[in-house]
Amino acid sequence: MEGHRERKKARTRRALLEAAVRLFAERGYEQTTVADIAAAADVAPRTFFAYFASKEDVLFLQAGERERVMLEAIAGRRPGEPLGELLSRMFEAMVRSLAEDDELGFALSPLRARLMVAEPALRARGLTLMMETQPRLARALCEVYPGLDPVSAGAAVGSFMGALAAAGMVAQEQGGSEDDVLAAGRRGIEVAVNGLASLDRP
Amino acid sequence: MEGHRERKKARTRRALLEAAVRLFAERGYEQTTVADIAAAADVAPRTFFAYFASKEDVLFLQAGERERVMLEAIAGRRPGEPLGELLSRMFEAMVRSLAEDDELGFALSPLRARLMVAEPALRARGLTLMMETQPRLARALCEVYPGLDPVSAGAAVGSFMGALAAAGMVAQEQGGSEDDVLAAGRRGIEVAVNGLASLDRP
DNA sequence: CTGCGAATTTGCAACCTATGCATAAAAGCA
DNA sequence: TGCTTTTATGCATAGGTTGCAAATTCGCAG
Repeated sequence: MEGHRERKKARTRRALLEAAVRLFAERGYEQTTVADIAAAADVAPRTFFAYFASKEDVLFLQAGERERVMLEAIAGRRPGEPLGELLSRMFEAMVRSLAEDDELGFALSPLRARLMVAEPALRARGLTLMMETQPRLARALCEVYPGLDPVSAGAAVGSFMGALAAAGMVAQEQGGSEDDVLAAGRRGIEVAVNGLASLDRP
Repeated sequence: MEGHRERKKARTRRALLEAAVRLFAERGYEQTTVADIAAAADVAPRTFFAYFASKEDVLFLQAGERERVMLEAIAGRRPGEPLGELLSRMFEAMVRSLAEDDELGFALSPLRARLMVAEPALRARGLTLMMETQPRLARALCEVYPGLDPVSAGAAVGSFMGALAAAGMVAQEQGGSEDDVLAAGRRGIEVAVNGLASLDRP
């Protein structure tokens, strides 16, 4: 928070962010154009792209941070810690960080979750980000679990993320609260860790 | 294959398809515009959209058919068949159908696989299609496995698909052959069925 | 306070995908 | 040949995105 310049820049960024989030929440994602956002933030449309790489990016700001947290969790594997426990710890760390670094007073995560079930474009973006993180997580896993081959590591991460995302989506679609979605995510992890075979004998 | 009309329509469609696939393979997906494809097929750009809903759709023609095959496999659950076995059967049925109904002499699947690791837009499309299929597969699972709750069913499908996709991607990125990718997919299924916990004790 | 250099903002043009609408071209049929 | 139904095309438009250059603003030194 240095000079006037930085402050003004931060203010512009925040104005764009708030305008976008508000408009997305009010009219939906597709119904909001970049021009609308810029107008609401009182800047030229072109300026929007000086702050955000794309319209979608506004909703996925913390993606990098989340990946960092996950990689950190993996790197911090405790001696002899089973894979399932490590990944569960990773998930909880991610949830915690998600609650913290919400750049806005109003949380971005619930809105994103809501919009992701409604707007295909956003679902696609979220899935893409997830998919792009997976190889890096898998590589990190290979490092702390010597003897784990790359394909199995990839499968592990994919299974974990897939179960997590799918279970969360079901809960979200059933109109569950934020806590319901979280609980569903944990259940998804359980299924992935214990294996689908475990579902045959409840 | 009736009159002149149907034949000509089929020829136009095929011309567009072949042009698109050829150009995608030659220059890449992003570098090929719809106008290019239309020009190569010797029709007006506008005509492309009379045959395909979008540029991406050219590469995902069999998506509907694949889902049908998977739903069929689930519906054909044998008495007492464990979940893991059913899903493995489902996967094999899908692979078989994929090899059959390739609309072209040159297979679409390998190209799609190759492009999906290279072009984010296509990865997103593939993931979206997969994600949209999941709830229907989960619902089908619930029907043949009474006692399976929706969230667990969703988790099961997500875990399965996630592991499959991620493992396949790893193999694809490592420059594996089509068979390598297939083998990796099977390995992914194994991991999902037995659970991540099983990776701790090899 | 003045002016210079750097960062920021903006306008403009362009490209691409996609859609709606109206019209032209073609094919089937009487 | 003429009429009807498809099919193909052209035109206009919307919206996201980028490159480029001009204009504006800011920070700082003189």
